[in-house]
This record gives sequence, C-alpha cells and structure tokens, in this order.
Amino acid sequence: MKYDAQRVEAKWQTQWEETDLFKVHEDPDREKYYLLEMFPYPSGKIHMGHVRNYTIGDVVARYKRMCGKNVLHPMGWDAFGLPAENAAIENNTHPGEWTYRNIDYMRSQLKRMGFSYDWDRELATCDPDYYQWEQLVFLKMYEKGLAYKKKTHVNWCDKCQTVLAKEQVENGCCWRHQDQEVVLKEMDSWFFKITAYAEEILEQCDRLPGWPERVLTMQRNWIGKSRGAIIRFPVAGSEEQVEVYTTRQDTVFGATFMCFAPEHPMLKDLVRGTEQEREVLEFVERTLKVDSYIRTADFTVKEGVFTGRYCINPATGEEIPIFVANFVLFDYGTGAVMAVPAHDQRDFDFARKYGLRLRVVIQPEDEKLDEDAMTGAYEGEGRLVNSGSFNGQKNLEALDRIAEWLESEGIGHRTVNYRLRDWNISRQRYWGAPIPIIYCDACGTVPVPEKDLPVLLPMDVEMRSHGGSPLPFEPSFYETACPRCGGAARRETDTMDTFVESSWYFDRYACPDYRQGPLDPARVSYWMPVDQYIGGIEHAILHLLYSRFYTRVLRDFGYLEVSEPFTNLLTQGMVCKETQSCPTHGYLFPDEAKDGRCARCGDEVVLGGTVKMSKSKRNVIDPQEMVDRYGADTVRMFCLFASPPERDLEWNEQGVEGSYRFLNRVWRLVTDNLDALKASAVFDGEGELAEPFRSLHRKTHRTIQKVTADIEDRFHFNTAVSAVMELMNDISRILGEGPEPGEEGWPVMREALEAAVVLLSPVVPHITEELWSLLGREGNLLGVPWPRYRREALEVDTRTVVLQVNGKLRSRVEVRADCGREELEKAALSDERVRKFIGEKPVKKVIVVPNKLVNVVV
RNA sequence: GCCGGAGUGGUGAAACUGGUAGACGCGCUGGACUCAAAAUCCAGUGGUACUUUGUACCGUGUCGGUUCGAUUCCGACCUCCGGCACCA
Repeated sequence: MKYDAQRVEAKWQTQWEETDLFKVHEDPDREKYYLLEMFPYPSGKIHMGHVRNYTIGDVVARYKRMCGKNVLHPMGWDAFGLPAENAAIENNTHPGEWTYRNIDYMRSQLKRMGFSYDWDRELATCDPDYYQWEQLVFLKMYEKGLAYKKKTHVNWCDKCQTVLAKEQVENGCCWRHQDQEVVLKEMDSWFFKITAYAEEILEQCDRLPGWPERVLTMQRNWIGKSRGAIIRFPVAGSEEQVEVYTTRQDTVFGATFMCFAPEHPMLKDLVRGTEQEREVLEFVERTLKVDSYIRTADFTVKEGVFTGRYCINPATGEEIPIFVANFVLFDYGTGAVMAVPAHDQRDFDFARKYGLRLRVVIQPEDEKLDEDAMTGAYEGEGRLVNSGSFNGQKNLEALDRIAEWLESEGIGHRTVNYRLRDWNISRQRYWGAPIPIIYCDACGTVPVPEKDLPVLLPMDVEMRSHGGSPLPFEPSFYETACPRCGGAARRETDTMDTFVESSWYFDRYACPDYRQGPLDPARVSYWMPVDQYIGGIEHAILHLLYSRFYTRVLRDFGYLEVSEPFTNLLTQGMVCKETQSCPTHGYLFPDEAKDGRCARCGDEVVLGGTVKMSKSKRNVIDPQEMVDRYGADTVRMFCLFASPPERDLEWNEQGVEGSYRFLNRVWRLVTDNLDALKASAVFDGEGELAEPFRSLHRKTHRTIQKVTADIEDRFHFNTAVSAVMELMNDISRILGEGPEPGEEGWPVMREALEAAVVLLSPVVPHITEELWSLLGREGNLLGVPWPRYRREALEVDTRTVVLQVNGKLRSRVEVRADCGREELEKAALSDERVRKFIGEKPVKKVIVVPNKLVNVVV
C-alpha cells in the first residue's frame, strides 16, 4: 500500500469537518488553554510565513488538547486596510468584494493545511458586527477624554488626496507617485491617549516573564521614560515664558542659548515685526517641507537661524539668544531645548557653527576644561563650577538639589517625560471603521448617540481612480442631522487605524456571536488571557503595545478582568530563501532558473544571499504548490524540522524531500508489518524482555520523555521530530537485522510504532490518523491522551563512563548503573589506556562524576 | 552611537543546570537490488598527520582569563542580523 498524501488528507479533513472535531465550548470544570496565532491580512493567498506560524500554533493546540486541556484555537481576518482599496482601483472592483473573495480562498487554504481551528468563531474585522463595538468603545473613550482631537502634522500626497503612513513615503515622495513630493500638512486628527497608560504599561513589562526579553526591551525603549525637569525661561522684553524639558538640570548655569522646534507655536509671535522675521519663516517653511523621517535622519545637517529675540537664563539672569533649529523635535518634551554647548556634543557643534559662547559648569577631576580650547563637549561627571551656590558639588548629586532649588524659586519643577506619543487613529481612508462623530455648526463636535450605532460604512460607493477616500464625496454618507439640535450636520469621514481592530480581536473570539455588547463577561472571563500568542517579531512594538493599551481601556470600562492580554509570547523567525538573478532579467522566480541557468536567456544564474521571502526578490515558494506536490503533512513537518521556531527558517527543497521520505518510511514500517502488528497486543511493561526488545522498549519511553519535554518546555519541535526519527531508525534496524520479533517482540514493536504515531500526530495529523486507524484503533488521535513515559522503562543496567586524563578523553568503560565513586575511581585507574597516559607521573587528584566521567589529574 | 540576538562540519542544525562536540536531516562517496534508471535499503562522511588496522594532534568567530574540565561562565575585540536613533 503506497502512501497517498492527497487521498489520506482529504479523507481525514472531511471526517474532522463532519464530526465538528475542532469545536470548543466553555467548560468551567476543565482547565482552559487559549492558543492564538496572529490573524492574517486577507491579501489573496497564504504565504510560507503564515504556514510556519500556524503550523507551530497547531502543534501546540493539538498537544495541549491531548494533554486534556480545553483548548481555544480560533482564526479570523484582519480585513480592513489600504491594500483592498488599491486592489479595488486596479481591478475595478469593490474593496469589500475583493476582501471577502480573498477570505474565502484563504480559508480553504488553511483548511487544506489541516489546522485545528474552531471555524464557528471566525470573524472578519470589516464586518459591522465586529466594528460596531469598536465605535461604542470609541464613544466611551471620547466621554472619558481618552479619545480626543488635535491638530497635527501629517505626510500628505496631493495626488492621492490622502495621508501617507511613514512607510509609504519613499525619498520624500509618494510611493505611488514618485514625482509627487510629500508635504507636511497640518490636519485635525483623532488620538487615543495611550500616554495615560504609559507608566502602567512600562511597569508591567517587568511582570511578563513569558515574553522574550528583546520584545520587552523594544517596548521599554519605545515608551522611553526619562526623569528631568521643566524649566521656564522668561522672554526678554515680553511677559511670555518658554518652557524647556531637560534631563540635565545640573547644567542649567551653562545654558548659553535656546533652540525652538520649527513647529513651536510661540515662534510666529516672537519674530513678528523683527528683522529676522522673513528669514525665520523661510527657514521654518523649508524645514517643514522635508518629511520628518529625512529631517531627523543622521545624515541631515544640523542647522538653525537666529530669531532676533533673547530669553533670560533664570539661573544666571543672563540674556541668551533664541534660535530655531531643524533638529529640535516638536513632539518630544516641550518643543524647545536649552543648549549647553560645553556639555552636550550636539549643542557644541551648533555653537561652533554659529559662533556662540560656551560656559563650562562641570570640571572633571583629572583635567582642566578651557572654554576656548575645547574641541568637543565634556559629557562626563565632575564638580560644578560657575554655578552659584552649587559650586563644588558633584554634578550627579546636584541634579536633585538643583531641581529642588528650581521648584523653590518657582522657575521650574521636576517631571517625568515619555518618548511615547498619543496614538493617531485618524485615517483619510475608505476601507476602515467609521469614527462615530458628527460635526454641527451650532453644537460643534457631537458624538453619535449609542442607539444610532453602528455607523455603517456605505458599500455602494464609487472608488476614486487616483486614490483617496470616497467618503468626503458621498453626501448620502456624510450628510446627517445633528443629534443634539436636529440641524444639518456633517459626519466625520475619517476611519480608524486598522491597529484598533487588531487590539481586541482576541477578546472577541471568546464570544463572536454576542449581541448585547462587545464582550460576553462570562465567556471572556473564562478564556482570557491568551495563554500563548504566536506571531512575527515585526509586531513587537506597535500591535503588541496597542493591544496592551486597549486591553487596559476595556478593563477600566468593565468589559474585561485582565490587564495583560498575552501571558506567553513566541516570536517566530522569518522564512527565508536564497535569491537567484540573471544579469539581463534581474531577480528570477525559482521556476525561472533551471539547472543554474536563466530559463529565458540561458545565462548563468547568480546566487544571492538567503533573505526573507518576498515578491520583490522573487525568492518565494507558494505553499499551495508544495501542498499539491507533497501534501500538507510534509510541508508542516519541514517547517518544524528545519530550525527551532524563533530562528529564521531557510527553505530548502531537498529538505522537504527529506521530510517526505521520512513520512514514507513511517508509512511503510506500519503498513508492511500490519498483519503482525494487528495480531499482537501492545506491550504492557510487565516481565523481563530480551535484547533487542528491551532496548527498544527503553528507547520508546525515552522518546516519549524527550518529545514531551521539547514541546512543553521550549517549543523545540525540530529536536522532537529528530527523537522520533531515532526511534524509527531503531525499529527498522531491528526489523532489518534482528530475528523475527515473534510473540515477545511484536508487542514491543507495536508499542514503539504506536508511540511514534501518537507523538507525531500534532505535527502530521493526517498520516497519523490513517495509520492509527489502520492499526485497528478507533477514534481520533486528538482524543488519545498524550502518552506518559514509564520511569521503570528508562532504567539501565550499565552506563558508559568517560575516562579522562588531565581533561582529555582517553577511554571509556561500561559499568553498572549504580556503581559507586570508589569503584569508579578504581576502574579508571586500572584502565589500560588511562595507565598509559598517566605513565610515571604521580596522580594529583581524581574527579568522579557518577554515571558520567572520571578525570585523573596528573 | 545605544539596546537586543547570533556566530559550531560541505549544509540546516544538536549538545536542556560547565562533564563523550557535531544527535537528527540534507548533500556527497561507495555498495546492494535492477537489463537499466528511479524509488528503496546498507555502509562511510569535521580537519591534519602518520606506520592509514589504528593512533596522535587540532577543532564551536578572534584573543585572553576562571576551572581538573569551557560551545556553555568572565573580560576585550571582530563579523552578521534585528530594533531605536539629533530624545534635550
């Protein structure tokens, strides 16, 4: 009987579906386990990255289920987003139509992989049943001040008539219109006040032991907490004051000029009517034109312009000039900085460039700084000088004292600052959840009343061929009555960032059919938090941070009991492949290169590096093709076997062949011996066995032990699979060389083969179901309890002990397993080869590690 | 620049708390089966040297250190990958 993957997989997938095998219900009597993989964007078809991610998840889900847990393993679609709009314009269709078509196809692909999802919980974020709850939460956030509107600067493409995300700006131009310069436009945007939770989110980074350290580090850096002080500098000849944020208030006596961000709101008033006005405004305009990415890149030259105005250093009483500079960030701190050129390299460079003075306020212990001779800033520690009553104090100790003094003098105060900024959720896009707000000339900004939710995204719209949202051109959508006064009013036409949808989809999986509110308290409290979350490292910051924020918002509204959504996080590596290119035709798809030559021109193919699979590099393998050729089980197995999950996976066709070969071997070992196996019982562990069956029995239990530990403790499926391969090697060696197993041997054979089938079942669920049933077993493997190893079976009579002389391996001996220290030492010293290496030298010391080694030091 | 992570055969990788480096797979070499090929099976496979049975030496990015013993711990450096980066 030949292994026919297509037949076997179709058979069992049908059986699983017909018996609702993957359906899960809340059951308070059983321990729950919530396993989640990041849901995909329905871009068209699944790619290898999805396959790897979801295979890893499926193994864990199936394993936990066999361990007796009540496992929630859902799947859905991150279905809003810009690609749908672009595809719609390109193919002259509707984003919704395109999206749902993709979902249908990708769902069939996931089913073809044999993943154990409870499809009854499937959700798509573009469904009003989903996004209406987001609108409700928005209203509550608006009420609490957690959602607010403010002016902000955005990247704007005039041709698209829309805002561009950072990654859509290429060399300062629109990604779609290379000739269209992106402009920085001031625009009203809706924000979520994530900064209100910055401290809590940061603090709890220390209490997420199940997260990779590097993800936590990235989140901490992103939040970027710093302690410092706000200091107020009065503007000379004015009642106004300028606030600066500094972490170095110990150097305040050394501040000899001030720099403003170009966006600083005081700037225009400050220069009005001065000689410098024109120059400053020109500088501001020029600087703001450059997109913020370029402006803050390290290759951009620091420059600035004198404003013609001065402010007073409140510590020294001295007048210092005010500049506007391109490197000062408007949205960090206060948008203005005090410059201390003697002790900050950036300020130093700026001062030298514009001929500004320095004042040393920190003297190091071992050298004497001279303001005129300095070639760089001194950023180290030392004692304060030129600092009034603080002279002589160590600068680090003075940090606190100066802060106190600033507070007592009323010129400043201590503060904590975060790099994290509030989350801009406004998108001038069509394919997203509408923001439930109405603008009325009489009443201003009015939230849509709860009873009027959802604000449906209109489906009968004409997409605009040059891009941009059709909503502002759709009177049937935006024309409405003011809920307060009943007068004519206009709806908000911005939609929400799609990261909002992905910030709570995992909660909704617990109760996707709930209609009384966003979340069913009973079901959500049973399932949440997610026990294991699995996805790509590329979401380490934004998605995970937003989810942690939104979870807290839902908690504070009483919808959720948990603060942290994901207890354990596994970030899997990328799927990579080497690139191939031809001198004339550029990058080649794998099937465009035959035998090292370009299929089109016959030129020799140039092999490039092994990098992440991407369409642009054409180094992609379509999972569908692999499944058609080898079956889902082979693809799943290769994804797990080639490397541990957190590392990158290098796709290698010959490796896939290897996995396929192994499955064929397993198939043959069972089917070729089916009659003898079926006729035999399973060895029950009772009674003494003769070799080689005694060893095989031991190997079986060692394999159970190893596979269990590899999956349970560290998700190292590659070594788990290796262990089963070793067991199979032992089995075939015995069958090939040994005597006919006979009455004693077959039960042990059956035990070994059945263990292999069960242990492999989370990895390759179809072939194992078939073999299980061929072996005469009833029911699905998911219902079989995960095997436990028997301690007695692991026991051995003898062990190999390594003998070393001066730490070098010289010999080995077989000793009884319970051999004592003295006996071991004696055995080592009497070993012929050990004695040869000891020679005439006196033995200084003997180190004995029972069951492991003896090291003789001479 | 700062913060993470990683460097092991021809190759993907193992070695879980310092104790036999290279499990398992791929590739390669030789053999069996076959008219032949494919498939399958068996054996070998880190390097160098030799007296080629075997034995010795070297070997986990580099250089040092701790230790009876280091891929594992410590210090310095090099390379690669990821993140952040004029953050005041």
